[in-house]
Amino acid sequence: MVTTTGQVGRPRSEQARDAVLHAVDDLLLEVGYAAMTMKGIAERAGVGRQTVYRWWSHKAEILLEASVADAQEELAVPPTGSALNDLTAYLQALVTFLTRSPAGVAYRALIAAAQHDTAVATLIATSDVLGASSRAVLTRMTGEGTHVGDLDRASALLVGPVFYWVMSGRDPLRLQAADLAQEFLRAVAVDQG
Amino acid sequence: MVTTTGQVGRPRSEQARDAVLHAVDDLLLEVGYAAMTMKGIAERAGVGRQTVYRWWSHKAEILLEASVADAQEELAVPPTGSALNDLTAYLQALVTFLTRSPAGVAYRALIAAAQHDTAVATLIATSDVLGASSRAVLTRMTGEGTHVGDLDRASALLVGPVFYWVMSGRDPLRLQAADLAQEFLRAVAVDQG
Amino acid sequence: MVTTTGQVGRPRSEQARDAVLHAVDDLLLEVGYAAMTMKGIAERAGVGRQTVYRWWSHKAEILLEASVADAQEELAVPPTGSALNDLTAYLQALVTFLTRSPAGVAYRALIAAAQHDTAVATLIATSDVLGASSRAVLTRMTGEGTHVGDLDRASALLVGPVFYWVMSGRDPLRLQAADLAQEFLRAVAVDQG
Amino acid sequence: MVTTTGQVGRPRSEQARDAVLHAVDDLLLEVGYAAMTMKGIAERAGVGRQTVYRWWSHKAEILLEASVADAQEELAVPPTGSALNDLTAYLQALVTFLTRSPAGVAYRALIAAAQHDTAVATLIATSDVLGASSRAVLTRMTGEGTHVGDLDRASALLVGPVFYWVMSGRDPLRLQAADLAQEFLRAVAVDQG
DNA sequence: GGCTAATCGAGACGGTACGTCACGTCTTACT
DNA sequence: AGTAAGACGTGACGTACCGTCTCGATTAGCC
Repeated sequence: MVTTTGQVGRPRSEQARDAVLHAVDDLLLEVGYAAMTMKGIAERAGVGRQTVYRWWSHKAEILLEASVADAQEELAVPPTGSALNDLTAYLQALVTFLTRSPAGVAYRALIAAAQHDTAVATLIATSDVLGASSRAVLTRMTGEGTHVGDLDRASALLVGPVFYWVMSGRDPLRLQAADLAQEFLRAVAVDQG
Repeated sequence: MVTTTGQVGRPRSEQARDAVLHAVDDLLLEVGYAAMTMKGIAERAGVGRQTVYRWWSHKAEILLEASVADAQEELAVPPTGSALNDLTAYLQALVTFLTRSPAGVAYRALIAAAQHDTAVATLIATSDVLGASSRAVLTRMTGEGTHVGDLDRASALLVGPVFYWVMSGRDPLRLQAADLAQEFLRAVAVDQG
Repeated sequence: MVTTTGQVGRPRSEQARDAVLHAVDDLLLEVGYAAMTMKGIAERAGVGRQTVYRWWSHKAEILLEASVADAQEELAVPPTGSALNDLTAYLQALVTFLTRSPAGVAYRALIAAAQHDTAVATLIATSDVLGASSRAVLTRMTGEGTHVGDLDRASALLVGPVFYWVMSGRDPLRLQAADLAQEFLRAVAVDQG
Repeated sequence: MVTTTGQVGRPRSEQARDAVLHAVDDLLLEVGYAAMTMKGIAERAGVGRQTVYRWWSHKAEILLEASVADAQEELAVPPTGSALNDLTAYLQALVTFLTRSPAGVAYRALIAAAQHDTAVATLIATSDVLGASSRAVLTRMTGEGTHVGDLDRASALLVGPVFYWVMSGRDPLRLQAADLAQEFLRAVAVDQG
């Protein structure tokens, strides 16, 4: 019997893929999202332009592939046993992610691009790192007895203030994670028995 | 006596200015922010390219000048006498502004551009429509006896959830302005005597 | 054994090259040298602007490439066996070339451009059609027994009067090739034994 | 009684006229003819642009007005009593004029512009400095007994070689004025009794 | 070991926007 | 009416990147 893999011709080069993802990571920090071009990515990666276009259609797509894993890791906070402490830790991680992390810079760039590009909007909806990470914390709280009502709305209530604060360019130092966590708990407190 | 007006040379054409601002308004809705070019604006306005560059350095700058007035008007809510009603009305206006209004589309485009353009970030900091309008509501509440603590943090707490919800492409229909207003009041309740 | 062709990337399009050269030929006659622009050439040729700049740096360079072959052909006169007849034929061809031929119009434009553009001056020095063609006639004369001394000075003596006459806008009809040829022979007669 | 000159309104400013002519002189040497612009001339002269356009239509026209006087002076050679010496002196002056003099640079620029601008061609025909100066020398020779036949053709025979030599960018040092003068006399010798 | 086929790099292709410059005209206030 | 100043609409400049295309070279599975 013949083992047919259906794969004919030269296989995709993993080396080229990695080179492109690393090039995007580097370029985002060096020149920023707007100045990052498909041409520049290909040249930086030492890769043909066609090769980039063959596997990704937008620079947003490459950026997403290059940063989601990092983002998820950075936004995962270990359980402390206390809802307030969990929330505070999460909000602190969120602030750090959005303002300091390369993956956070990528995330903000993608959110920005999504405002005038439906394709990007669809793309980031499929890997909603802020929503997923916040829901993870809230779900754990629920499991431990602290209920928050509708998960999506609670997620927005938790993430929104920080998100807005950072996106509108305010100084992140004035954000007080512990206070925000407490206010959040007060806001959703009535939703539970 | 010498009457020196200080006005030398041909004065700026108000007609050209208006034409550019209207062209930007139109183009934003027709082709979107990304596809809107300085060249396109000039041609649409029937104006020389240099004339555009003479008075504005970015398309963001034009867009801001073309939309702030509208934005401010749309986000001003009349006092109802009740804090809860005021907040609810404001949040409803905010949702409508961000999701339906042309000025809101412009605002989202500007926030997006600000993520990778320091010049735009500086620009929108000088005419912070969401911050100003929300602070107006909160200040009025304070005058009527409902205190909210630090105005900027309260503003972020109020605006943030809606802002995040809309910017990350979620369905605005699921947002419930009245519930959000109540949760907000509960969150900040302790800050006051 | 490795067969390295040294050819990397897509090869230059001969079609584009021809289109540009023809466009320049056409435009020179239609709008003249001064009104001929790089943009116009590209559009007329149905070619990208970058493609023109990739292979030529000035319109003069294109014009030269487009006209030298024609110029050389038009200024080559068949031997008649008589020095006087050869010179007369050459001078007649020269007048026709400078006043009637498209290649002559190109040549005059290039000489003009060379007056305020060192790059063009260097360029036309490398393909000096008037000098080369006149020296060809004079060399042939020398081979047939009529010596003219220094070839370059004799060339200037032969070509100069016609060149000056035409370039300063005088009526070419008053130029009498046969008389000029005779005067030339008289002028250089002593230089030989 | 009122002295009516027919002149109404502010008279033309001689100061502005001089400033423009000097600016053109300076700019020609500093940046060359091609890079010399009407805008640049006006700014250098400290004069309004409209003022320049009011009195001259081309930069060639200004250049002509600014340099003809100098050109005529530089090409006028004093009589020596000998035809050969007169011709030699004239040819030497001509070489110096065309290769070293600012007025000569202006003249070459104008001849160049005339090749693709009929207006300039007409203009320089009205003040033909090379023709006039050479005819002056030849006329004086005729008066002293050395006939040269048709004045215009003799002028071209005399001026042409030098003109061609310089315009085609050859090294002027190899031109030998005395030899050229002798060859010229030999060429035209038969035209006279 | 040759064949087929998809990928790789390189780089030219036709487009189009960039931001700047000069054009020649105009509209001010001043002389 | 002439002047300096300077904004106006127009359009070319040379550059950059777009996404596509055509090369030769490479690398796999299949016969």
